Amino acid sequence: MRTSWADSVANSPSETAVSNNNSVPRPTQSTYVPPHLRSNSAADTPTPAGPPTARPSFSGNTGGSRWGGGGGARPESGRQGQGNGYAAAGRDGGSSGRNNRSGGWDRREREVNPFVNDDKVDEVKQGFREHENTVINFDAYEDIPVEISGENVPPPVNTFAEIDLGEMMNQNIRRCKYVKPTPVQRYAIPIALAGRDLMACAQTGSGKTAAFCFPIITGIMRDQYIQRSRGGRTVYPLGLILSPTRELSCQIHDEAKKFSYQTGVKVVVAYGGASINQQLRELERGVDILVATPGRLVDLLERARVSLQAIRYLALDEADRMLDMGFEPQIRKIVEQMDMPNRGVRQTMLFSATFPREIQRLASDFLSNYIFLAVGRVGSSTDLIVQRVEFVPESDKRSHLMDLLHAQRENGEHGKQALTLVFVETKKGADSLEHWLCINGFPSTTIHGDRSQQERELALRSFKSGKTPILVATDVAARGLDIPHVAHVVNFDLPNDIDDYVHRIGRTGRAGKSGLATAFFNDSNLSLARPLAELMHEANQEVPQWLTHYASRAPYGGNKNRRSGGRFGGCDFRREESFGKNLDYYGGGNGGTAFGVPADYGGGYAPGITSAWD
DNA sequence: AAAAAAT
Repeated sequence: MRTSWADSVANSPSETAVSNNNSVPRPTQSTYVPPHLRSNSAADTPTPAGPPTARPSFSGNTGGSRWGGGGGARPESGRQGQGNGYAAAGRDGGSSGRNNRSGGWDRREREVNPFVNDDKVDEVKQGFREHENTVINFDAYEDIPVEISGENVPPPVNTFAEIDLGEMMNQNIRRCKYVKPTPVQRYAIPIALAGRDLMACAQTGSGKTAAFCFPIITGIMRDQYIQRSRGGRTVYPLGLILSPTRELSCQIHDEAKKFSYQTGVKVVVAYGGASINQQLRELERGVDILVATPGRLVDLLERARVSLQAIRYLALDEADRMLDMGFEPQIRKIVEQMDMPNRGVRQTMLFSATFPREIQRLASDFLSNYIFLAVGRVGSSTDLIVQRVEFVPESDKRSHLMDLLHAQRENGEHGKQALTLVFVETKKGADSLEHWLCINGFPSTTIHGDRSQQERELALRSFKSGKTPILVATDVAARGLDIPHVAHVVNFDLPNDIDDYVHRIGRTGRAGKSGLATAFFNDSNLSLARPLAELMHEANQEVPQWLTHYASRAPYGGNKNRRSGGRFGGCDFRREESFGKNLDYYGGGNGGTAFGVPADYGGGYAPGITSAWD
């Protein structure tokens, strides 16, 4: 094995030594000011509200307003329409409109420094032995395979400096301690900044959130200011980010707050299970980017408290989940049947680690002349996660888990065990396993959809902090959640779909650390035998002989379509279809697609510096 | 069949 930045990161004692000079709270302006006017002293003199250069159609059903040129290319002329009275647009009736940074501080609007808690996080980190689950991971990015298809693909960048994200964004990138863009960021950010639609497959934990947030925030800052409607209490966000779970929406919101700190771009989150009134109040204070789960958003749309007329940027995280059977109708309603601008008018970006072909076909309804990007990551389902499969009959699962946990506890220092995430199939199963673990001396908690949102968030905090180092979860926790220090993922019950397995094990092995994934396999998982054996084989994992045996006898199954699990989360179905039927799910043949373009990633992280993982 | 997502 070679060595890489991941080692220097994990082994560095200086991680907390990075200076954090943003502890001074800075007040922000009292009334809502369009982003491009903020941090711009020239905006001091409000000019009378001029006619907006473009307006949404208030008939509400054309949905095709062309904002500032439309098509896809975003206008660069960001300074027009300065001070045209946005602040008077209906909110904060009490305070007079002050469209600039120098006037009108108001405590209520003070922007909380989103970085202050990072110090605490670092303290927690010290509690975990950083090196414990780190194995050598050499030059992890030297040979990242990349597939790109589409017309006129913008070239990738090697540094954040090459892309002009603006000084405020650059500061935030430094505050996040990112030095270099991750592979998916290197490719996706230029594509997004060029205004192109994008379907991006990138491994779990590869920095997808920043990949779509940076261009949206930058775009909103530089876009021509367009006056939004004053229709009652309705708000008109410019960017919309949808995700399949409440916790993931929260996480994206937290990240986006950091990226947008002091840029003037306001990010608000809305999701179910929490007070809608509080969310409404947040929205009324102004929103540029709305992060939401589908159910709550539909509610807000039906109450006419949110309108999508002004949306220019739409991002779907975990896009394949968002378009599967459970979610598709809601997503279609939001994207196609409300007042969102049409594809081609807005810019649409879909991100996921997995992209089944069927879902790609559905997704193409939402996209216009899009670029398909698949960036493999050394890690996740490949090198960084050690995958084990054990044959465990249903009745032995609990005692088998207990054996694993005891062994793990003995290996730990000071009785402190690394975090273990246990996936089960059902909500009831989660509760009962958690209870059983607790009474057997393993402090555990559980997260699933039958728990209140308060309980869910408490469980997550308690797990992250190490207070209950075991979390029993349903698939609600399978996707996207970034929980540092998860050393072990146990598939107590295996999922029926190999893509779900990929997402679940992706909860470990994050940010360059290694991880262990153990699966309990038995006769009820036969349909998964074949895709699982193949996935493990492709990831250079040891495949037990009995599994190979099952795989050779089992029919195809465990996946909505056989190629989705492919090497790097999938190929562009547009290319695949041009090859005709291509059924070599196995054998790593790649169906003749253009994998293997070296990403030419320089590595070279300084000790104590992390990259822009998501 | 289950999970998630609005009240």
